[in-house]
Amino acid sequence: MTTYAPAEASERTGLTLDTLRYYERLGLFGPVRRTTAGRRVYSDHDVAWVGLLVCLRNAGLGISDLQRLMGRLRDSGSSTGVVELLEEHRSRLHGEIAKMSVALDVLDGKIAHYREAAGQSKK
Amino acid sequence: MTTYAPAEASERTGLTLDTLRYYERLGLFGPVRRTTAGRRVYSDHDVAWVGLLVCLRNAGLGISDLQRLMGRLRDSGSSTGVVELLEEHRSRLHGEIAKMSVALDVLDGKIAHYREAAGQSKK
DNA sequence: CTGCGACCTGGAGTGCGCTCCAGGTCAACT
DNA sequence: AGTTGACCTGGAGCGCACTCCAGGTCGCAG
Repeated sequence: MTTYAPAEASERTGLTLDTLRYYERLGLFGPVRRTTAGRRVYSDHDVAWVGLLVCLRNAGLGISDLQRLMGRLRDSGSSTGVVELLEEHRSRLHGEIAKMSVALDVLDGKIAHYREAAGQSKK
Repeated sequence: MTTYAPAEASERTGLTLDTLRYYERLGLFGPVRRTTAGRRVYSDHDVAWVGLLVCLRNAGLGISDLQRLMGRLRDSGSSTGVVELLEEHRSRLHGEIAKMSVALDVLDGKIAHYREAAGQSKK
């Protein structure tokens, strides 16, 4: 099993060392193995997991959402609640996209409007 | 020209009184007319304008983006820069949506994964 | 043995976008 | 005249998600 020093884990996940530690502190992943000297040794499992975290954050989930999710996954093999949680966020995500699309349309309208206005000298 | 008391403007825009005042302070719209006693009287032009602001915020534009936009619109009839600004954000918005779609796909994958896992007792 | 750089910790600081508050004014109702 | 209640101001406070920092430890190269 491949392992990574902090710097490399940072590079692979795209998160800073600080953020990596921050996420670990919050229990979003880990606990991460340590050397006898106390230095972190990330497994590729850790790195993959963080990849998922990043993805979910991109999807607009907040830290507390992720914590809840981790809670579900940790205690019990109750993967059951997890599916609902994810699906809930899936639909939320759809809503977000819809909202953005509306904004996009309005934006298009405004662009057309101002482009037209630019043709004439004044309003 | 219809006018609105603060409470009604709040209702129509969906923003709180505080947020309305906040946006005004930042110069995102206005200046709003006042009664002799100093109370705000919003015009329907104000309200419509705030509607656009809300929409742009939904689209993910930050306060500073909006300020820059207002700057362009205020000084000069240079509606020119405005179009570019909006188009830039339009493409940014597309990017966001794309990113979210990716997250959505990953989410779907995970849901499938956990749903399957729920079928068996353990990993 | 001395540097040096990567890493450690706990905690303070940052930027954003509001949100709340105290203390005051004003208009209308009873 | 008194009592609401909507509104005013300037400024403090908040929640989120980091981000930075001081002060210290470790391991290796020279």
